[in-house]
Amino acid sequence: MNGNGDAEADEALSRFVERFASELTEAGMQRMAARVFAALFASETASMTSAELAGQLRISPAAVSGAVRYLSQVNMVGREREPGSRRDRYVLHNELWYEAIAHRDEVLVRWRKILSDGAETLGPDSAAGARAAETAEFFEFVRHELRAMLVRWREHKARGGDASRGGAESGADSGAGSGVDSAASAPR
Amino acid sequence: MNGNGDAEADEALSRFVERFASELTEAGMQRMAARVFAALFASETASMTSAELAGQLRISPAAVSGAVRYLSQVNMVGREREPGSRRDRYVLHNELWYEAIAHRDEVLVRWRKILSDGAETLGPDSAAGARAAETAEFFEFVRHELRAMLVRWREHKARGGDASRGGAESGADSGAGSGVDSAASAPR
DNA sequence: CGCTCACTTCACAACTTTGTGAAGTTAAGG
DNA sequence: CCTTAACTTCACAAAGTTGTGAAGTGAGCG
Repeated sequence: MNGNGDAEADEALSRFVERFASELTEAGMQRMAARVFAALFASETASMTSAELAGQLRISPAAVSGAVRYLSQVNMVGREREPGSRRDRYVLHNELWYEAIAHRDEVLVRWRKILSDGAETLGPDSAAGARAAETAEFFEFVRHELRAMLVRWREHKARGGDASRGGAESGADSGAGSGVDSAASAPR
Repeated sequence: MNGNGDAEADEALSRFVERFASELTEAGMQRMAARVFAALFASETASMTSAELAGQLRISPAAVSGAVRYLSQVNMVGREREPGSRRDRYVLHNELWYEAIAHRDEVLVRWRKILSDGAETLGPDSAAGARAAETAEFFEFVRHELRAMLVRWREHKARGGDASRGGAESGADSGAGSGVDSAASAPR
């Protein structure tokens, strides 16, 4: 049924990886970091070695190194030494979305601070000052909402992600078995 | 109390503008767009003319034009003709945060699509496929949560922003007066 | 003990982005 | 209807970003 079936599959996988990476890039992520992330994401064990990444993405080891450094800094991947070898494996962080939201949290705190200071500078009885104060409040509101949202997502999942039929708007046609977390930390 | 009080005030305002803009830039927004946005935000009427922007930010009219074009595209500012003059005024959009979230909504829809397709490509019984499907579901979840959040913000505001004690998790300690909307669409 | 492989760092070149001056376009006002 | 003021577009120069090859570093294996 497939002599070049593998090749076709690789081709399709690559298209998905590049498409996903392209979106992430557009959203502000560095290009190489996005590509590495997408490749890891699409890999069976959510983990790859430097050589595998370089090979699949057709980039130099240096580029892999740079991308991984960034992804480590923002806590999206971890590094594991492959036992009995001198190779590292880069592994998608278990609590991926948790980390992402946590990072957003820090940003919101910074923004809130700046806006509060700005409100003070502009004065409480100027429209501009009021606007700044209000926006600061909005960011604080969002911050708490995001935290609450993560809790609800956990519940949603725990309550059975597969019973999700009739989900949000028109029924998600996914059918995921394992969670992002568990899948990401899946057997290697 | 102030002979050069105006100069000091301008200085302080400028610091706030540049600081805010810098954060927005770091978050992925074009630099000029961020600076123009911040300047509008910190202005008393949430609106300025091209000349005012160019003067305050020390940039060319061309740069203002480019920034405004971008901000219009993403629906953050509107353009109004100043009656009895041939000048335009650029005005912060009334429902600023609503627009921002709406934009995010579109992004989430795109991501969900890509991930659903990816899940199909990878196959439902591979860990990678399951991961993609699960993530697609997560994005859909977030999308609805964001919408719900906006509704709650409206309630929160309507209920009196100052009675906000006992917010989400540990109570927000803000205390703004007028709403972002109302302030942004304030009298000119 | 030293060799070798894997990763990292560095300097540089290619590419992209960004802001400007100048020419072009449109519309108000004489 | 022509002038002029305001905004926009265009080509280009400056600045910044990104990925590579090559040299450097250090840990495991013989």
